[in-house]
Amino acid sequence: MSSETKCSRDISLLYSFFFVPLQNETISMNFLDNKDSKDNFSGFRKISTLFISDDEFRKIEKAAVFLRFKKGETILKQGHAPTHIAYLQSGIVKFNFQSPENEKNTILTLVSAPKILGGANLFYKDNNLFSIVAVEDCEIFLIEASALYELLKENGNYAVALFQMASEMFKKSILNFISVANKQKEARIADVFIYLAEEIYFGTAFKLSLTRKEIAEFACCSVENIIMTLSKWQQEGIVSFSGKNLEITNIEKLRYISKVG
Amino acid sequence: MSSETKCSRDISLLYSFFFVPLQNETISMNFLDNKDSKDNFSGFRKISTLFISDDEFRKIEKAAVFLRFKKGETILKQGHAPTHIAYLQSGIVKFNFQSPENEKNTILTLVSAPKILGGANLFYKDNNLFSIVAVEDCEIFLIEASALYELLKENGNYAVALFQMASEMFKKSILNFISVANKQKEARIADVFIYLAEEIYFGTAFKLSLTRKEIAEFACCSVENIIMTLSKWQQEGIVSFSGKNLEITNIEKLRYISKVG
DNA sequence: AACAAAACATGGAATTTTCAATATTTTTGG
DNA sequence: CCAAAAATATTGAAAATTCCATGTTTTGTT
Repeated sequence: MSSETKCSRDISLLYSFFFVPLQNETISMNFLDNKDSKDNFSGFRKISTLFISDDEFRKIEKAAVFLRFKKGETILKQGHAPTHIAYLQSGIVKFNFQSPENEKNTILTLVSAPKILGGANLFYKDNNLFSIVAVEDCEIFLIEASALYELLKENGNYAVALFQMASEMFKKSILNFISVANKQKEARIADVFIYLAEEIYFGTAFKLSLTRKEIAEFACCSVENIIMTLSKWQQEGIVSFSGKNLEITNIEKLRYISKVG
Repeated sequence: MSSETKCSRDISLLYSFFFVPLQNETISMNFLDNKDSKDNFSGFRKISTLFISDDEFRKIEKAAVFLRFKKGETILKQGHAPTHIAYLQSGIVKFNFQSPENEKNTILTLVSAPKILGGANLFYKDNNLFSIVAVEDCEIFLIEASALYELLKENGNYAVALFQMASEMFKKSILNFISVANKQKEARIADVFIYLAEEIYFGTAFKLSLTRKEIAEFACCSVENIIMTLSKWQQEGIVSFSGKNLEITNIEKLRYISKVG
Protein backbone atom coordinates (compact mmCIF):
# COMPACT_ATOMS: atom_id res chain seq x y z
CA MET A 1 0.00 0.00 0.00
CA SER A 2 1.41 3.37 -0.99
CA SER A 3 2.79 5.52 1.79
CA GLU A 4 1.56 8.70 0.14
CA THR A 5 -2.07 7.69 0.56
CA LYS A 6 -3.91 10.20 2.74
CA CYS A 7 -6.95 8.88 4.46
CA SER A 8 -9.11 11.32 6.36
CA ARG A 9 -10.84 8.26 7.78
CA ASP A 10 -10.34 4.56 7.43
CA ILE A 11 -11.78 3.49 4.13
CA SER A 12 -9.44 0.53 3.75
CA LEU A 13 -12.24 -1.59 5.16
CA LEU A 14 -14.53 -0.35 2.46
CA TYR A 15 -11.78 -1.05 -0.01
CA SER A 16 -11.23 -4.63 1.09
CA PHE A 17 -14.95 -5.23 1.19
CA PHE A 18 -15.60 -4.07 -2.33
CA PHE A 19 -12.45 -5.20 -3.94
CA VAL A 20 -11.73 -8.83 -4.73
CA PRO A 21 -8.00 -9.32 -5.43
CA LEU A 22 -7.28 -10.84 -8.79
CA GLN A 23 -5.18 -13.97 -9.02
CA ASN A 24 -1.61 -13.64 -10.29
CA GLU A 25 -2.05 -9.93 -10.64
CA THR A 26 -0.52 -7.18 -8.58
CA ILE A 27 -3.01 -4.46 -7.89
CA SER A 28 -2.32 -0.80 -7.50
CA MET A 29 -3.18 -0.10 -3.92
CA ASN A 30 -3.30 3.65 -4.11
CA PHE A 31 -6.57 5.30 -3.43
CA LEU A 32 -7.63 8.75 -2.42
CA ASP A 33 -9.46 9.85 0.67
CA ASN A 34 -13.19 10.45 0.60
CA LYS A 35 -12.97 14.12 -0.15
CA ASP A 36 -10.82 13.62 -3.24
CA SER A 37 -12.88 10.63 -4.15
CA LYS A 38 -16.03 12.70 -4.12
CA ASP A 39 -14.46 15.30 -6.37
CA ASN A 40 -13.26 12.73 -8.85
CA PHE A 41 -16.58 11.04 -8.74
CA SER A 42 -18.18 14.08 -10.31
CA GLY A 43 -17.38 12.63 -13.71
CA PHE A 44 -19.68 9.74 -12.99
CA ARG A 45 -22.22 12.19 -11.64
CA LYS A 46 -22.02 14.15 -14.85
CA ILE A 47 -22.73 11.11 -17.00
CA SER A 48 -25.52 9.97 -14.73
CA THR A 49 -26.96 13.22 -13.49
CA LEU A 50 -29.82 13.37 -15.95
CA PHE A 51 -31.30 10.17 -14.70
CA ILE A 52 -30.62 9.57 -11.04
CA SER A 53 -31.57 11.51 -7.96
CA ASP A 54 -29.12 12.78 -5.35
CA ASP A 55 -30.32 10.08 -2.98
CA GLU A 56 -29.70 7.36 -5.52
CA PHE A 57 -26.32 8.83 -6.31
CA ARG A 58 -25.31 8.79 -2.67
CA LYS A 59 -26.18 5.10 -2.43
CA ILE A 60 -23.95 4.32 -5.40
CA GLU A 61 -21.20 6.49 -4.01
CA LYS A 62 -21.26 4.51 -0.79
CA ALA A 63 -20.86 1.29 -2.77
CA ALA A 64 -17.93 2.70 -4.74
CA VAL A 65 -14.20 2.79 -4.20
CA PHE A 66 -11.62 4.83 -6.06
CA LEU A 67 -8.53 3.08 -7.41
CA ARG A 68 -5.57 3.75 -9.61
CA PHE A 69 -4.46 1.05 -11.99
CA LYS A 70 -1.07 1.07 -13.60
CA LYS A 71 -0.44 0.18 -17.22
CA GLY A 72 -0.89 -3.54 -17.73
CA GLU A 73 -2.97 -4.16 -14.61
CA THR A 74 -6.23 -6.07 -14.87
CA ILE A 75 -9.32 -4.18 -13.73
CA LEU A 76 -11.97 -6.83 -14.28
CA LYS A 77 -10.88 -10.38 -14.97
CA GLN A 78 -12.17 -12.86 -17.51
CA GLY A 79 -13.81 -15.85 -15.84
CA HIS A 80 -14.54 -14.05 -12.58
CA ALA A 81 -18.03 -13.36 -11.34
CA PRO A 82 -19.23 -9.91 -12.42
CA THR A 83 -19.22 -8.51 -8.90
CA HIS A 84 -18.28 -4.98 -9.94
CA ILE A 85 -18.90 -2.41 -12.56
CA ALA A 86 -16.21 0.19 -13.22
CA TYR A 87 -16.40 3.86 -13.97
CA LEU A 88 -13.33 4.90 -15.96
CA GLN A 89 -12.44 8.41 -14.79
CA SER A 90 -9.25 8.75 -16.81
CA GLY A 91 -7.00 6.54 -18.91
CA ILE A 92 -7.38 3.93 -21.63
CA VAL A 93 -8.38 0.28 -21.28
CA LYS A 94 -8.59 -2.73 -23.55
CA PHE A 95 -11.25 -5.44 -23.62
CA ASN A 96 -9.05 -8.49 -23.75
CA PHE A 97 -10.01 -12.07 -24.42
CA GLN A 98 -7.47 -14.72 -23.58
CA SER A 99 -7.89 -18.03 -25.36
CA PRO A 100 -8.02 -20.96 -22.93
CA GLU A 101 -6.42 -23.29 -25.49
CA ASN A 102 -3.44 -21.34 -26.71
CA GLU A 103 -1.81 -18.24 -25.30
CA LYS A 104 -3.37 -15.97 -27.89
CA ASN A 105 -5.05 -12.75 -26.89
CA THR A 106 -7.69 -10.89 -28.82
CA ILE A 107 -8.47 -7.26 -28.14
CA LEU A 108 -12.19 -6.86 -28.72
CA THR A 109 -12.15 -3.10 -28.41
CA LEU A 110 -10.35 -0.16 -26.84
CA VAL A 111 -12.06 2.45 -24.69
CA SER A 112 -10.94 5.81 -23.33
CA ALA A 113 -12.27 7.79 -20.36
CA PRO A 114 -14.81 8.78 -19.31
CA LYS A 115 -16.87 5.62 -19.70
CA ILE A 116 -18.78 3.10 -17.65
CA LEU A 117 -17.13 -0.28 -18.07
CA GLY A 118 -18.19 -3.78 -17.33
CA GLY A 119 -21.85 -3.23 -18.06
CA ALA A 120 -21.66 -5.83 -20.76
CA ASN A 121 -20.05 -8.33 -18.42
CA LEU A 122 -22.46 -7.40 -15.68
CA PHE A 123 -25.62 -8.38 -17.48
CA TYR A 124 -24.52 -11.88 -18.34
CA LYS A 125 -25.72 -14.62 -16.13
CA ASP A 126 -22.28 -16.17 -16.58
CA ASN A 127 -18.86 -15.02 -15.52
CA ASN A 128 -16.97 -12.24 -17.26
CA LEU A 129 -16.46 -13.10 -20.90
CA PHE A 130 -13.34 -10.97 -21.18
CA SER A 131 -10.88 -9.02 -19.04
CA ILE A 132 -10.65 -5.26 -18.87
CA VAL A 133 -6.99 -4.24 -18.70
CA ALA A 134 -5.34 -0.82 -18.39
CA VAL A 135 -3.17 0.11 -21.38
CA GLU A 136 -2.40 3.44 -19.73
CA ASP A 137 -2.52 4.42 -16.07
CA CYS A 138 -6.18 4.64 -15.13
CA GLU A 139 -8.32 6.22 -12.46
CA ILE A 140 -11.27 4.01 -11.74
CA PHE A 141 -14.25 3.73 -9.45
CA LEU A 142 -15.19 0.15 -8.77
CA ILE A 143 -18.86 0.01 -7.92
CA GLU A 144 -20.49 -2.92 -6.24
CA ALA A 145 -22.73 -4.55 -8.85
CA SER A 146 -25.54 -5.35 -6.43
CA ALA A 147 -25.92 -1.68 -5.49
CA LEU A 148 -26.13 -0.68 -9.12
CA TYR A 149 -28.54 -3.52 -9.77
CA GLU A 150 -30.90 -2.22 -7.12
CA LEU A 151 -30.77 1.21 -8.68
CA LEU A 152 -31.47 -0.16 -12.16
CA LYS A 153 -34.48 -2.10 -10.96
CA GLU A 154 -35.98 0.97 -9.38
CA ASN A 155 -35.00 3.45 -12.04
CA GLY A 156 -35.89 2.29 -15.55
CA ASN A 157 -34.80 5.56 -17.12
CA TYR A 158 -31.31 5.11 -15.81
CA ALA A 159 -31.33 1.44 -16.80
CA VAL A 160 -32.06 2.36 -20.40
CA ALA A 161 -29.32 5.01 -20.37
CA LEU A 162 -26.78 2.59 -18.92
CA PHE A 163 -27.70 -0.08 -21.46
CA GLN A 164 -27.17 2.39 -24.24
CA MET A 165 -23.68 3.08 -22.98
CA ALA A 166 -22.91 -0.62 -22.59
CA SER A 167 -24.33 -1.27 -26.07
CA GLU A 168 -22.00 1.33 -27.55
CA MET A 169 -19.03 -0.74 -26.45
CA PHE A 170 -20.61 -3.93 -27.72
CA LYS A 171 -21.22 -2.19 -30.97
CA LYS A 172 -17.57 -1.28 -31.27
CA SER A 173 -16.59 -4.90 -30.73
CA ILE A 174 -19.03 -5.93 -33.44
CA LEU A 175 -17.68 -3.29 -35.82
CA ASN A 176 -14.20 -4.63 -35.22
CA PHE A 177 -15.51 -8.14 -35.85
CA ILE A 178 -16.96 -7.03 -39.15
CA SER A 179 -13.69 -5.38 -40.12
CA VAL A 180 -11.76 -8.53 -39.26
CA ALA A 181 -14.22 -10.80 -41.01
CA ASN A 182 -14.46 -8.87 -44.27
CA LYS A 183 -11.24 -7.07 -44.85
CA GLN A 184 -7.70 -8.08 -45.21
CA LYS A 185 -4.66 -7.16 -43.19
CA GLU A 186 -3.90 -3.67 -44.45
CA ALA A 187 -7.50 -2.45 -44.37
CA ARG A 188 -7.95 -3.83 -40.86
CA ILE A 189 -4.81 -2.09 -39.64
CA ALA A 190 -6.07 1.11 -41.26
CA ASP A 191 -9.33 0.69 -39.34
CA VAL A 192 -7.42 0.34 -36.10
CA PHE A 193 -5.47 3.56 -36.65
CA ILE A 194 -8.55 5.49 -37.72
CA TYR A 195 -10.25 4.24 -34.58
CA LEU A 196 -7.28 5.29 -32.43
CA ALA A 197 -7.31 8.79 -33.91
CA GLU A 198 -11.06 9.29 -33.69
CA GLU A 199 -12.11 7.51 -30.54
CA ILE A 200 -9.07 7.13 -28.33
CA TYR A 201 -6.57 9.95 -28.80
CA PHE A 202 -8.91 12.51 -30.38
CA GLY A 203 -6.32 13.67 -32.88
CA THR A 204 -3.95 12.44 -35.58
CA ALA A 205 -0.76 12.87 -33.54
CA PHE A 206 -0.37 10.86 -30.37
CA LYS A 207 1.91 8.88 -28.12
CA LEU A 208 0.98 5.29 -28.84
CA SER A 209 0.27 3.43 -25.61
CA LEU A 210 -0.15 0.10 -27.39
CA THR A 211 2.71 -2.17 -28.38
CA ARG A 212 2.91 -3.57 -31.90
CA LYS A 213 1.85 -6.87 -30.40
CA GLU A 214 -1.29 -5.31 -28.95
CA ILE A 215 -2.12 -3.62 -32.24
CA ALA A 216 -1.76 -7.06 -33.84
CA GLU A 217 -4.15 -8.51 -31.26
CA PHE A 218 -6.62 -5.74 -32.07
CA ALA A 219 -6.36 -6.06 -35.86
CA CYS A 220 -6.17 -9.86 -35.63
CA CYS A 221 -2.97 -10.40 -37.54
CA SER A 222 0.68 -11.16 -36.79
CA VAL A 223 3.07 -8.66 -35.22
CA GLU A 224 5.18 -8.78 -38.38
CA ASN A 225 2.20 -7.55 -40.39
CA ILE A 226 1.85 -4.51 -38.16
CA ILE A 227 5.53 -3.68 -38.31
CA MET A 228 5.78 -4.15 -42.06
CA THR A 229 2.62 -2.19 -42.76
CA LEU A 230 3.70 0.72 -40.56
CA SER A 231 7.11 0.81 -42.25
CA LYS A 232 5.44 0.78 -45.65
CA TRP A 233 3.04 3.54 -44.63
CA GLN A 234 5.90 5.64 -43.36
CA GLN A 235 7.65 5.31 -46.72
CA GLU A 236 4.41 6.25 -48.48
CA GLY A 237 3.98 9.31 -46.28
CA ILE A 238 0.75 8.10 -44.67
CA VAL A 239 2.15 8.00 -41.15
CA SER A 240 5.34 9.16 -39.54
CA PHE A 241 6.63 7.74 -36.31
CA SER A 242 9.66 7.39 -34.15
CA GLY A 243 9.41 5.10 -31.19
CA LYS A 244 6.05 5.54 -29.52
CA ASN A 245 5.30 8.93 -31.05
CA LEU A 246 3.15 8.58 -34.12
CA GLU A 247 1.38 10.95 -36.45
CA ILE A 248 -1.13 10.08 -39.11
CA THR A 249 -0.18 12.51 -41.87
CA ASN A 250 -2.71 11.38 -44.44
CA ILE A 251 -5.86 10.07 -42.83
CA GLU A 252 -7.78 10.26 -46.11
CA LYS A 253 -5.39 7.77 -47.66
CA LEU A 254 -5.97 5.60 -44.60
CA ARG A 255 -9.72 5.80 -45.15
CA TYR A 256 -9.19 4.82 -48.76
CA ILE A 257 -7.13 1.79 -47.71
CA SER A 258 -9.83 0.87 -45.21
CA LYS A 259 -12.40 0.77 -48.01
CA VAL A 260 -10.46 -0.69 -50.90
CA GLY A 261 -7.93 -2.69 -48.85
CA MET B 1 -51.87 -9.99 -49.49
CA SER B 2 -52.85 -13.62 -49.09
CA SER B 3 -56.44 -14.53 -49.84
CA GLU B 4 -56.52 -16.99 -46.96
CA THR B 5 -56.08 -14.25 -44.40
CA LYS B 6 -59.04 -14.12 -42.03
CA CYS B 7 -59.61 -10.80 -40.35
CA SER B 8 -62.26 -10.60 -37.67
CA ARG B 9 -61.87 -6.86 -37.96
CA ASP B 10 -59.79 -4.54 -40.07
CA ILE B 11 -56.30 -4.58 -38.68
CA SER B 12 -54.61 -3.81 -41.97
CA LEU B 13 -54.45 -0.21 -40.86
CA LEU B 14 -52.66 -1.25 -37.73
CA TYR B 15 -50.41 -3.32 -39.89
CA SER B 16 -49.49 -0.48 -42.20
CA PHE B 17 -48.93 1.75 -39.22
CA PHE B 18 -46.51 -0.53 -37.47
CA PHE B 19 -44.81 -1.97 -40.43
CA VAL B 20 -42.38 -0.04 -42.58
CA PRO B 21 -41.85 -1.86 -45.91
CA LEU B 22 -38.26 -2.78 -46.57
CA GLN B 23 -36.64 -1.70 -49.80
CA ASN B 24 -36.04 -4.36 -52.47
CA GLU B 25 -37.62 -6.96 -50.27
CA THR B 26 -40.91 -8.72 -50.73
CA ILE B 27 -42.71 -9.05 -47.45
CA SER B 28 -44.92 -11.86 -46.36
CA MET B 29 -48.30 -10.25 -45.97
CA ASN B 30 -50.00 -13.00 -44.02
CA PHE B 31 -51.12 -12.19 -40.55
CA LEU B 32 -53.61 -13.65 -38.21
CA ASP B 33 -56.65 -12.08 -36.64
CA ASN B 34 -56.60 -10.72 -33.14
CA LYS B 35 -57.84 -13.87 -31.46
CA ASP B 36 -55.09 -16.05 -32.85
CA SER B 37 -52.63 -13.29 -32.25
CA LYS B 38 -53.44 -13.27 -28.57
CA ASP B 39 -52.95 -17.00 -28.27
CA ASN B 40 -49.61 -16.98 -30.00
CA PHE B 41 -48.46 -14.02 -28.01
CA SER B 42 -48.52 -16.10 -24.86
CA GLY B 43 -44.94 -17.08 -25.60
CA PHE B 44 -43.90 -13.48 -25.16
CA ARG B 45 -45.99 -13.33 -22.03
CA LYS B 46 -44.30 -16.44 -20.70
CA ILE B 47 -40.82 -14.97 -21.24
CA SER B 48 -41.87 -11.72 -19.68
CA THR B 49 -44.38 -12.89 -17.11
CA LEU B 50 -42.06 -12.67 -14.14
CA PHE B 51 -41.46 -9.03 -14.74
CA ILE B 52 -44.46 -7.34 -16.25
CA SER B 53 -48.00 -6.95 -15.05
CA ASP B 54 -51.13 -7.86 -17.02
CA ASP B 55 -51.78 -4.18 -17.62
CA GLU B 56 -48.31 -3.63 -19.00
CA PHE B 57 -48.62 -6.75 -21.13
CA ARG B 58 -51.88 -5.52 -22.64
CA LYS B 59 -50.23 -2.25 -23.62
CA ILE B 60 -47.45 -4.13 -25.41
CA GLU B 61 -49.96 -6.43 -27.03
CA LYS B 62 -51.80 -3.45 -28.48
CA ALA B 63 -48.56 -2.17 -30.00
CA ALA B 64 -47.77 -5.55 -31.54
CA VAL B 65 -48.63 -7.16 -34.85
CA PHE B 66 -48.25 -10.79 -35.78
CA LEU B 67 -46.48 -11.63 -39.04
CA ARG B 68 -45.18 -14.64 -40.86
CA PHE B 69 -41.89 -14.31 -42.65
CA LYS B 70 -40.81 -16.74 -45.30
CA LYS B 71 -37.29 -18.06 -45.61
CA GLY B 72 -35.00 -15.32 -46.88
CA GLU B 73 -37.21 -12.40 -45.90
CA THR B 74 -35.78 -9.52 -43.91
CA ILE B 75 -37.43 -8.89 -40.56
CA LEU B 76 -35.41 -5.89 -39.36
CA LYS B 77 -33.19 -4.10 -41.83
CA GLN B 78 -29.66 -2.82 -41.42
CA GLY B 79 -29.50 0.96 -41.66
CA HIS B 80 -33.13 1.52 -40.75
CA ALA B 81 -34.23 3.29 -37.61
CA PRO B 82 -34.89 0.81 -34.79
CA THR B 83 -38.64 1.39 -34.81
CA HIS B 84 -39.53 -2.16 -33.84
CA ILE B 85 -38.44 -4.98 -31.65
CA ALA B 86 -39.38 -8.53 -32.63
CA TYR B 87 -40.51 -11.49 -30.60
CA LEU B 88 -39.56 -14.67 -32.46
CA GLN B 89 -42.36 -17.15 -31.80
CA SER B 90 -41.05 -19.90 -34.06
CA GLY B 91 -38.35 -20.34 -36.68
CA ILE B 92 -34.67 -19.50 -37.08
CA VAL B 93 -33.12 -16.15 -37.98
CA LYS B 94 -29.64 -14.88 -38.80
CA PHE B 95 -28.04 -11.61 -37.74
CA ASN B 96 -26.65 -10.48 -41.05
CA PHE B 97 -24.24 -7.67 -41.77
CA GLN B 98 -23.95 -6.55 -45.37
CA SER B 99 -20.76 -4.71 -46.23
CA PRO B 100 -21.44 -1.33 -47.87
CA GLU B 101 -18.25 -1.58 -49.95
CA ASN B 102 -18.44 -5.03 -51.42
CA GLU B 103 -21.30 -7.50 -51.61
CA LYS B 104 -19.97 -9.60 -48.77
CA ASN B 105 -22.25 -10.72 -45.99
CA THR B 106 -21.21 -11.71 -42.52
CA ILE B 107 -23.48 -13.71 -40.25
CA LEU B 108 -22.81 -12.47 -36.75
CA THR B 109 -24.91 -15.12 -35.08
CA LEU B 110 -27.88 -17.45 -35.53
CA VAL B 111 -30.85 -17.55 -33.21
CA SER B 112 -33.76 -19.96 -32.84
CA ALA B 113 -37.20 -19.38 -31.28
CA PRO B 114 -38.39 -18.38 -28.78
CA LYS B 115 -36.33 -15.21 -28.39
CA ILE B 116 -36.74 -11.48 -28.26
CA LEU B 117 -34.85 -9.97 -31.18
CA GLY B 118 -33.67 -6.50 -31.97
CA GLY B 119 -33.04 -5.54 -28.38
CA ALA B 120 -29.42 -4.88 -29.25
CA ASN B 121 -30.46 -2.68 -32.13
CA LEU B 122 -32.98 -0.98 -29.90
CA PHE B 123 -30.47 0.24 -27.37
CA TYR B 124 -28.32 1.97 -29.95
CA LYS B 125 -28.89 5.60 -30.57
CA ASP B 126 -28.02 4.92 -34.21
CA ASN B 127 -29.75 2.92 -36.88
CA ASN B 128 -29.75 -0.86 -36.99
CA LEU B 129 -26.22 -2.14 -37.23
CA PHE B 130 -27.29 -5.36 -38.90
CA SER B 131 -30.30 -7.02 -40.50
CA ILE B 132 -32.30 -9.83 -39.00
CA VAL B 133 -33.28 -12.29 -41.73
CA ALA B 134 -35.35 -15.48 -41.63
CA VAL B 135 -33.40 -18.61 -42.57
CA GLU B 136 -36.53 -20.68 -41.96
CA ASP B 137 -40.17 -19.66 -42.03
CA CYS B 138 -40.76 -17.58 -38.93
CA GLU B 139 -43.68 -16.47 -36.80
CA ILE B 140 -42.96 -13.07 -35.41
CA PHE B 141 -44.54 -10.33 -33.38
CA LEU B 142 -43.30 -6.91 -34.34
CA ILE B 143 -43.64 -4.62 -31.36
CA GLU B 144 -43.53 -0.88 -31.63
CA ALA B 145 -40.28 0.22 -29.99
CA SER B 146 -41.76 3.32 -28.40
CA ALA B 147 -44.32 1.25 -26.49
CA LEU B 148 -41.62 -1.05 -25.19
CA TYR B 149 -39.48 1.94 -24.35
CA GLU B 150 -42.20 3.36 -22.16
CA LEU B 151 -42.50 0.04 -20.39
CA LEU B 152 -38.74 -0.18 -19.83
CA LYS B 153 -38.59 3.26 -18.32
CA GLU B 154 -41.34 2.46 -15.87
CA ASN B 155 -40.27 -1.08 -15.10
CA GLY B 156 -36.57 -1.37 -14.30
CA ASN B 157 -36.88 -5.06 -13.46
CA TYR B 158 -38.08 -5.80 -16.92
CA ALA B 159 -35.42 -3.53 -18.45
CA VAL B 160 -32.71 -5.56 -16.75
CA ALA B 161 -34.28 -8.84 -17.89
CA LEU B 162 -34.63 -7.66 -21.49
CA PHE B 163 -31.09 -6.39 -21.57
CA GLN B 164 -29.83 -9.72 -20.29
CA MET B 165 -31.57 -11.41 -23.19
CA ALA B 166 -30.11 -8.93 -25.67
CA SER B 167 -26.68 -9.41 -24.11
CA GLU B 168 -26.91 -13.16 -24.61
CA MET B 169 -27.11 -12.63 -28.34
CA PHE B 170 -24.31 -10.10 -28.27
CA LYS B 171 -22.27 -12.61 -26.34
CA LYS B 172 -22.80 -15.19 -29.05
CA SER B 173 -21.60 -12.75 -31.68
CA ILE B 174 -18.52 -12.05 -29.58
CA LEU B 175 -17.84 -15.76 -29.13
CA ASN B 176 -18.04 -16.19 -32.89
CA PHE B 177 -15.68 -13.21 -33.27
CA ILE B 178 -13.20 -14.87 -30.96
CA SER B 179 -13.46 -18.12 -32.88
CA VAL B 180 -12.88 -16.32 -36.18
CA ALA B 181 -10.03 -14.24 -34.79
CA ASN B 182 -8.09 -17.06 -33.16
CA LYS B 183 -8.73 -20.23 -35.05
CA GLN B 184 -8.30 -21.34 -38.57
CA LYS B 185 -10.79 -22.57 -41.07
CA GLU B 186 -11.44 -26.12 -39.93
CA ALA B 187 -11.73 -25.25 -36.23
CA ARG B 188 -14.10 -22.39 -37.04
CA ILE B 189 -16.31 -24.62 -39.16
CA ALA B 190 -16.29 -27.16 -36.32
CA ASP B 191 -17.45 -24.37 -33.97
CA VAL B 192 -20.30 -23.54 -36.33
CA PHE B 193 -21.58 -27.13 -36.43
CA ILE B 194 -21.25 -27.56 -32.67
CA TYR B 195 -23.24 -24.34 -32.30
CA LEU B 196 -25.90 -25.57 -34.73
CA ALA B 197 -26.30 -28.84 -32.84
CA GLU B 198 -26.38 -27.28 -29.37
CA GLU B 199 -28.16 -23.99 -29.81
CA ILE B 200 -30.21 -24.18 -32.99
CA TYR B 201 -31.38 -27.71 -33.75
CA PHE B 202 -31.01 -29.20 -30.24
CA GLY B 203 -29.62 -32.47 -31.57
CA THR B 204 -26.93 -33.95 -33.76
CA ALA B 205 -29.20 -34.88 -36.65
CA PHE B 206 -31.03 -32.11 -38.46
CA LYS B 207 -32.27 -30.71 -41.71
CA LEU B 208 -29.83 -27.92 -42.48
CA SER B 209 -31.67 -24.70 -43.27
CA LEU B 210 -28.48 -22.85 -44.18
CA THR B 211 -26.81 -23.02 -47.56
CA ARG B 212 -23.09 -23.73 -47.81
CA LYS B 213 -22.69 -20.06 -48.67
CA GLU B 214 -24.42 -19.02 -45.44
CA ILE B 215 -22.28 -21.38 -43.40
CA ALA B 216 -19.27 -19.76 -45.06
CA GLU B 217 -20.58 -16.32 -44.10
CA PHE B 218 -20.98 -17.55 -40.52
CA ALA B 219 -17.55 -19.21 -40.27
CA CYS B 220 -15.93 -16.37 -42.25
CA CYS B 221 -14.33 -18.40 -44.99
CA SER B 222 -15.01 -19.25 -48.63
CA VAL B 223 -17.79 -21.56 -49.82
CA GLU B 224 -15.17 -23.95 -51.18
CA ASN B 225 -13.72 -24.33 -47.68
CA ILE B 226 -17.09 -25.41 -46.32
CA ILE B 227 -17.70 -27.88 -49.11
CA MET B 228 -14.22 -29.37 -48.93
CA THR B 229 -14.27 -29.60 -45.16
CA LEU B 230 -17.68 -31.28 -45.10
CA SER B 231 -16.58 -33.78 -47.74
CA LYS B 232 -13.44 -34.51 -45.77
CA TRP B 233 -15.42 -34.93 -42.54
CA GLN B 234 -17.82 -37.29 -44.25
CA GLN B 235 -14.90 -39.45 -45.38
CA GLU B 236 -13.50 -39.39 -41.85
CA GLY B 237 -16.83 -40.43 -40.40
CA ILE B 238 -17.34 -37.23 -38.42
CA VAL B 239 -20.50 -36.20 -40.24
CA SER B 240 -22.78 -37.87 -42.73
CA PHE B 241 -25.02 -35.94 -45.03
CA SER B 242 -27.04 -36.16 -48.18
CA GLY B 243 -28.51 -32.98 -49.50
CA LYS B 244 -29.83 -30.89 -46.66
CA ASN B 245 -30.06 -33.75 -44.17
CA LEU B 246 -27.02 -33.86 -41.98
CA GLU B 247 -25.95 -35.84 -38.95
CA ILE B 248 -22.96 -35.22 -36.74
CA THR B 249 -21.83 -38.77 -36.00
CA ASN B 250 -18.78 -37.89 -33.91
CA ILE B 251 -19.24 -34.63 -32.05
CA GLU B 252 -16.31 -35.36 -29.76
CA LYS B 253 -13.99 -35.39 -32.75
CA LEU B 254 -15.55 -32.09 -33.76
CA ARG B 255 -14.80 -30.65 -30.32
CA TYR B 256 -11.24 -31.86 -30.66
CA ILE B 257 -10.89 -30.14 -34.04
CA SER B 258 -12.37 -26.98 -32.51
CA LYS B 259 -9.61 -26.96 -29.91
CA VAL B 260 -6.59 -28.18 -31.81
CA GLY B 261 -7.60 -27.64 -35.46
C1' DA C 1 25.84 1.92 -15.64
C1' DA C 2 25.19 -2.81 -16.82
C1' DC C 3 22.41 -6.36 -17.81
C1' DA C 4 18.28 -8.85 -19.03
C1' DA C 5 14.07 -8.76 -21.06
C1' DA C 6 10.97 -7.04 -24.04
C1' DA C 7 9.87 -4.72 -28.15
C1' DC C 8 10.92 -3.59 -32.82
C1' DA C 9 12.49 -4.78 -37.40
C1' DT C 10 13.52 -7.54 -41.73
C1' DG C 11 13.39 -11.23 -45.18
C1' DG C 12 12.37 -15.72 -46.98
C1' DA C 13 10.13 -20.32 -46.51
C1' DA C 14 6.05 -22.72 -45.48
C1' DT C 15 1.30 -22.74 -44.90
C1' DT C 16 -3.32 -21.32 -45.32
C1' DT C 17 -6.84 -19.47 -47.87
C1' DT C 18 -9.03 -17.49 -51.72
C1' DC C 19 -9.83 -17.19 -56.56
C1' DA C 20 -10.96 -18.95 -61.15
C1' DA C 21 -12.61 -22.40 -64.17
C1' DT C 22 -15.71 -26.04 -64.83
C1' DA C 23 -19.16 -29.77 -64.04
C1' DT C 24 -23.00 -31.81 -61.67
C1' DT C 25 -27.08 -31.67 -58.86
C1' DT C 26 -30.97 -29.49 -56.77
C1' DT C 27 -34.38 -25.98 -56.39
C1' DT C 28 -37.51 -22.55 -58.18
C1' DG C 29 -40.90 -20.27 -61.09
C1' DG C 30 -43.84 -20.15 -65.05
C1' DC D 1 -43.13 -30.65 -66.31
C1' DC D 2 -39.47 -27.94 -68.19
C1' DA D 3 -36.05 -24.38 -68.32
C1' DA D 4 -33.35 -21.31 -65.75
C1' DA D 5 -31.18 -20.31 -61.73
C1' DA D 6 -29.07 -21.45 -57.69
C1' DA D 7 -26.51 -24.51 -55.00
C1' DT D 8 -23.09 -28.11 -54.57
C1' DA D 9 -18.76 -30.10 -55.81
C1' DT D 10 -13.79 -30.53 -57.47
C1' DT D 11 -9.32 -28.95 -58.96
C1' DG D 12 -5.06 -26.26 -59.52
C1' DA D 13 -3.04 -21.69 -59.59
C1' DA D 14 -2.53 -17.40 -57.24
C1' DA D 15 -2.54 -14.63 -53.36
C1' DA D 16 -2.38 -13.64 -48.60
C1' DT D 17 -0.67 -14.56 -44.22
C1' DT D 18 1.88 -16.69 -40.74
C1' DC D 19 5.94 -18.83 -39.11
C1' DC D 20 10.86 -18.95 -38.37
C1' DA D 21 15.42 -17.25 -37.96
C1' DT D 22 18.10 -13.48 -36.94
C1' DG D 23 19.58 -8.92 -35.55
C1' DT D 24 18.83 -4.27 -33.57
C1' DT D 25 16.83 -1.09 -30.42
C1' DT D 26 14.40 0.23 -26.41
C1' DT D 27 12.87 -0.40 -21.75
C1' DG D 28 13.08 -1.71 -17.06
C1' DT D 29 15.61 -3.37 -13.01
C1' DT D 30 19.31 -4.02 -9.87
